[in-house]
Amino acid sequence: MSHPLRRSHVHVDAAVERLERAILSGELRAGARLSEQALAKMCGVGRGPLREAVRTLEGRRLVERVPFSGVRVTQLSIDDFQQLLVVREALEGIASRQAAECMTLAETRELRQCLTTFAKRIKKDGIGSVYVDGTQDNDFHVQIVRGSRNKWLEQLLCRDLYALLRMYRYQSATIGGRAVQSLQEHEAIFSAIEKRDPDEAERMMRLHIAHSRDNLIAQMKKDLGTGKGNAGRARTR
Amino acid sequence: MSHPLRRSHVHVDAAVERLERAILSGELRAGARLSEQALAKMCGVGRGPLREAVRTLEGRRLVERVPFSGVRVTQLSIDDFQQLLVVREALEGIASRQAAECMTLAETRELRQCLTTFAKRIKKDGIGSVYVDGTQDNDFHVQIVRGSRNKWLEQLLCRDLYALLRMYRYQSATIGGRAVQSLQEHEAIFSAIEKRDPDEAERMMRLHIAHSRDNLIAQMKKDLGTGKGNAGRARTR
DNA sequence: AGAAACAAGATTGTTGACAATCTATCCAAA
DNA sequence: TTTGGATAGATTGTCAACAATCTTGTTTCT
Repeated sequence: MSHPLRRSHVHVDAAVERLERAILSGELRAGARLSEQALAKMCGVGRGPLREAVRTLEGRRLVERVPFSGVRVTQLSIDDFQQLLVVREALEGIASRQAAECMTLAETRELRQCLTTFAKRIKKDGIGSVYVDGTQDNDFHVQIVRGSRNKWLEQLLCRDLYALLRMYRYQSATIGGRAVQSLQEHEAIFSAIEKRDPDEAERMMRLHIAHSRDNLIAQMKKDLGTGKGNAGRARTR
Repeated sequence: MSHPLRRSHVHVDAAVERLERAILSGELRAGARLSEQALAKMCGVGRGPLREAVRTLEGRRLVERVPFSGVRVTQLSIDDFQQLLVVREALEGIASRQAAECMTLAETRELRQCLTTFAKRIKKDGIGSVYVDGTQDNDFHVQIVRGSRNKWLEQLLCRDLYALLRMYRYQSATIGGRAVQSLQEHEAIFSAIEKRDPDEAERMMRLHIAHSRDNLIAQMKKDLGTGKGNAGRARTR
């Protein structure tokens, strides 16, 4: 009973959470240069804990540090983003394989439930509304990752990689025709996991992510031309 | 000309390097509980920079932090180790695939050179001597990872994952019959990359790592029985 | 006018001291 | 003898001040 009730007694953890939210929500824009004092004030902590929080976020690649100059929110180029999705394909592919081997029956049932509520929302509210926040999509993928029973995979994906991807608010590109195709691909993945077929589970997941990636990159390159790109372009100085 | 000559003007970076060396060399044993003051003295820095260094290493999973209790060097169970090698299979597999697509001719030539000097050393000094330090083996894998032209893969593998694996001084298990087989597998990987065959490059790399993994785990489980296990077993309290 | 050098201001890097928390030892009571 | 609590010591978490470094605006020389 060391920690009475409060979530984090520790200022550093509070600062990490606060900063992460600020970055992912866009409150701190990508590429923005950050002053320690301002951030400390924003988080309500001193500069010491704040610096530790920044080191933590640096490890998750959410910010970059330049000695004697300051920290800035990581700004991903389209190329960075594509390479990141390649890593995601590999990791979620193996996660899906492991999930097909390790998931319990209860977990597969929950996964199926995730799919059906998914399909229901499409039929009820139309196609566009499903992916607006991406939570449903995330749930499906997260459940599979957890089913892999691999703590490294879970941390790498859920904590590090997903956060980085969210910096681009990439759901937008999934709206439209991809939603239906995406659902079908999800069903194929689930089917393979339910059948306990690791090879197919991995293949289907990789196919799904590769499709999604190609779609996203194409969309982003188009957006870039029309100036619709929303990866906050901030002045560097 | 901001930084005259010295490597890292910054105490934190120096402390990170010093601590990482200490952990990987075994100077700080796995599971050992660490006092900030002692570490600060050891690195020749104050407690402030040291704490930031510890946060950095925590991000790389080399140490674990328990609030108000201290930090301890990460102690990997055999299960952790196996799961880590599953992640490695996925990441190096995709790296090998990308390398087959992206490597320049100069790089493939260098890779071949790495293989030939490899084979020479086996013929000259016998089988056992090749893998004693594992540098040759590392070179081969590192060159492929760099050839993937993917900065996330490179950082994840070369900076984070390899360091974690080295905590177990796992080379020992590669001595003996595996050395020859390992060389043959390397040649198969190289051949696929040279042929610019991504599918086969990935398949061969994954096969290689899976073989190596099964061999290592078997060896470790055997060592555990005979008390030869060398993952420093330190008292927790 | 343009470029280089200098100085003032602001920001980062570091240190030491202070407060909050945990751990281990000792003592008393059942 | 064992169990429980209380106290002292050590350790972690935090803060505020100081030194080192960078940035910016001004000045001066060509």
